[in-house]
Amino acid sequence: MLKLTRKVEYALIALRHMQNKESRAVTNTKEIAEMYDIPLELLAKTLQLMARGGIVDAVHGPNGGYKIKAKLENINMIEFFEKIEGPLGLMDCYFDSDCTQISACNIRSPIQKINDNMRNMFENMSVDEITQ
Amino acid sequence: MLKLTRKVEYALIALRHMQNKESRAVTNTKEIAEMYDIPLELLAKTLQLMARGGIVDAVHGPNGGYKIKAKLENINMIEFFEKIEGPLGLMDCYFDSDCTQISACNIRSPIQKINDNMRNMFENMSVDEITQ
DNA sequence: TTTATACCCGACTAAATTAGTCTGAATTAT
DNA sequence: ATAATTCAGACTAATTTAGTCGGGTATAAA
Ligand code: FES
Ligand code: FES
Repeated sequence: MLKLTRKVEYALIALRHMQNKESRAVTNTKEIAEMYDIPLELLAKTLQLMARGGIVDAVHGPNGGYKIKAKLENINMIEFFEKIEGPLGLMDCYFDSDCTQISACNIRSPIQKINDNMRNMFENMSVDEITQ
Repeated sequence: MLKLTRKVEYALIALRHMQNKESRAVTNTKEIAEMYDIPLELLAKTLQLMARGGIVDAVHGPNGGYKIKAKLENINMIEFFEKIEGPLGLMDCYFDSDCTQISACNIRSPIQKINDNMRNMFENMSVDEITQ
């Protein structure tokens, strides 16, 4: 409960790794997978998600790889999490309206408040704070 | 990712329900299960966890049930979560030292910082804030 | 223009976690 | 005694997360 997924961890590791290189440099998946002992295919998927999300740029072909595209200080953690894992909420009822409990639930609004607090906390934190 | 479990939700629902009664009153599992449409056995287990954790008192026998024991304003959400679900952390490496990544991980300390932030947030929030 | 390298994508399987069930006991008011 | 209730733990089912596989596309360089 309340844990980050591996995909998120792998994404952060990859970003931090790339951030320590000069901005022109391109890093391929294999390099990161080996260095941090991450399953190659899974890391690949994670990098692809970041590419789709505009966080990194993909360079195809030999000597290809990825490089950081976005300004990491402008991406907050909620955006980041949601790009990788999809909608985020403490309870399903936050984004999925057909949670069974919903009709009888007596704690819905306090839970929403906590949820907002949590989102706020992560929104006020940039990816850069973690990777730099 | 970053979701509460049903057991936690059920526990909060039960507490809020009991809090709306006079302090002498005893509430049995069935009453709550029916009112909020919660699987009886699962709610039973949850209430047992709260009894073990000293949050509620159990009254055995016919007309038995539970009543709130602890001062809910003195129990913070981390204590509460951990009584019901066990140790809590954003990543396993927070409480379980043999996470494989740990040796190579380049984001360990920033992740710990976020984890502390999250714990702080929940520690500064009492159960009472949700159930009252 | 061929080849090898690297990204792309979705379907698939495996593992772990969470949710829920069942069975049988212990406690106690009536 | 009996019935109502909590207690305990093993069990199964469902869901989510983690990881794998196969077959593509793009492109640099020989
Ligand atoms: S239904 Fe969303 S908190 Fe209960
Ligand atoms: S090993 Fe704990 S954050 Fe990477």
